[in-house]
Formats: sequence, C-alpha cells, structure tokens
Amino acid sequence: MKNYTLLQQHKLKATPQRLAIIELMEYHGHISIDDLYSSIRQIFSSISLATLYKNIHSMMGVNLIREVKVPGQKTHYEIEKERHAHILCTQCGELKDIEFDPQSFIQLVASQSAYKTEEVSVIISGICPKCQKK
Amino acid sequence: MKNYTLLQQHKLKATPQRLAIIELMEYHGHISIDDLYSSIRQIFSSISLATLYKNIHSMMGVNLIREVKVPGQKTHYEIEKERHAHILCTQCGELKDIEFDPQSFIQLVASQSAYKTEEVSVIISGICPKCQKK
DNA sequence: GTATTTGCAAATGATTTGCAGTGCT
DNA sequence: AGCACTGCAAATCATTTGCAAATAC
Repeated sequence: MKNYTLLQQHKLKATPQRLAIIELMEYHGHISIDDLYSSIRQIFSSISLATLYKNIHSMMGVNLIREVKVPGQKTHYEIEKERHAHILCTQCGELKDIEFDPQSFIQLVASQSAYKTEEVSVIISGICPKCQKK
Repeated sequence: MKNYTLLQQHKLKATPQRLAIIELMEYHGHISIDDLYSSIRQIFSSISLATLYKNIHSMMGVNLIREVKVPGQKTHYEIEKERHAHILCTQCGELKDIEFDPQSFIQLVASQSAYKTEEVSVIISGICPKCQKK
C-alpha cells in the first residue's frame, strides 16, 4: 500500500509493474537493468524491457528513482532515499552503499562556485576485504 | 614531445592519433566521444570511431585516461591528473571541474569500511549561475 | 622485420520509439 | 469513458570485433 501511495503522490498510475520495480529496488538497494529484468520476470513473466525503461524514466522524471553511473560498469538504478555514497570493488565488481552526509560538501561547493547545489554523487573505488585476501 | 614520452612511459606506441587524443583532452579537460571525434576529424579526416574507442581503452588500461560517467549524460573522458570533482548544471548540461582534495574522504572510508581505497569520483549537480538568472 | 595499430564494415549491446491493445482511476 | 500504460517489433544509438593494410620502433 505504501508504494501505491508513493506513486500516486507523484502523479503516476500505480500499475503492478511499477510496484514490482519499486519493491525490487528497495530490496536490492541498487540494481542494473539486467538484474532487475530477470528478477521481475519471475513475477511478471510477460514484462518487457521497454516497459522497464519507460517506467524507470517516468520515475526518474519525478525524482523517485536515481540513476547511478559507475565507471566501468553498467548503469544502476535506485530509489531516492537518504543520501549515501557508493563504493565499488575494482576486482570483484561488487557495489555497496556507505553512509555519507553531503552537507559539508554542499557548503564547500556553494562557497567556491555560484552554483545552486542539488545533488552530490560520490563513487569510491577500491578493493574490498575479500579480494584483498586473495 | 612531452606526450610522446608520456605514451612511451606507459608502453604504448606513440601514434599521431594518440597524440592528438591526448592534446584534445588536455585542452578540453573532459570530452565526450562525439566531441572528441568531431574535433579530431579536423586534423585526421580519416580517423575512425573504432580507433578512438580502442585508444581510449588502451590508455585507460594504463591509467592515462579516466572515464567520467555522469547521470543523464553521455560518458566523458579525461586525462588523469590532479584530483578534482565535477559539477553539472542540470539545466544547460555544462560540466565543469572544481577543486577537490579527496584525502579526507579516503580516510573516512578507510575507517568505516575495510576497503583499500583507490579512487574517489564526485559529481555534483545543481544549477549554474547563468541558468539561475533565467 | 615484427608486433601493434589503423580504418573499414559488420556485429553486438543498450536504449528508444511507434503502435495496437489493455488496464487504471 | 478516457488517457496512461503495456508489450511487441523495429529503429536508433553506442560500443566492440575481425580482418587486411599500414605504421611504429
């Protein structure tokens, strides 16, 4: 019901496909189109990639979903929620969230440039503990 | 001559195409494939997109060039140099560099996670002064 | 001289579009 | 009922690949 309302608040029709997209994104945190497609097909065997793309775009249009572009990786998508940064393991490719409050940044940028800051996207790359052991 | 040496140091053959790519990237700061292609064609009318992609990849392989992925934009490429962040105007699409020292970040991440940090990519979006006036 | 690189054309992969039919409100 | 949404197939756009000829060292 919560997601149903969420869609309505953004003036989007609450179709089962959209509800499933939101649920899967909430569950995964961030997800690529391919993973989203194969997960969602287990519920909606008939859903098409075109529908996924269209829905992701309409939800991006109302800032419900955000695009996460990572160097060397396919685009991921996630629900807009509390601010966080992403950390990517360059060996195994795992992408994780880490806590991050961009407030200090926004202030820094505001003082350095005359921009009106909206968003900060931070992607850190490194080697995760598991891969370091190998 | 400088770029010639630069390529050799990275064990890449110094072809005129590669030299031109480096020069254009140094001049532009960051550039999309399309812009790079049309600029470079003014010098090498015969250069192909395939060659651009191949060269960009070999130079990325030796960390001479970095990929910059920006939400809602095509991939850009730039020479690896002093660390900086990018700021994107969501109205006019202009992408600029701003100064940024990731040192404090790297420390923060190192303490929060067990990652061995290599790189930090920061993309800020907002509205540039010009567009604010409109 | 040899291994690498280039440019072409074709292949692949990702995303978008048009349209007829369906479903939300 | 009416407009937005879906799924399909086809179109477009981005990137990669195979290969013969050219070039760097």
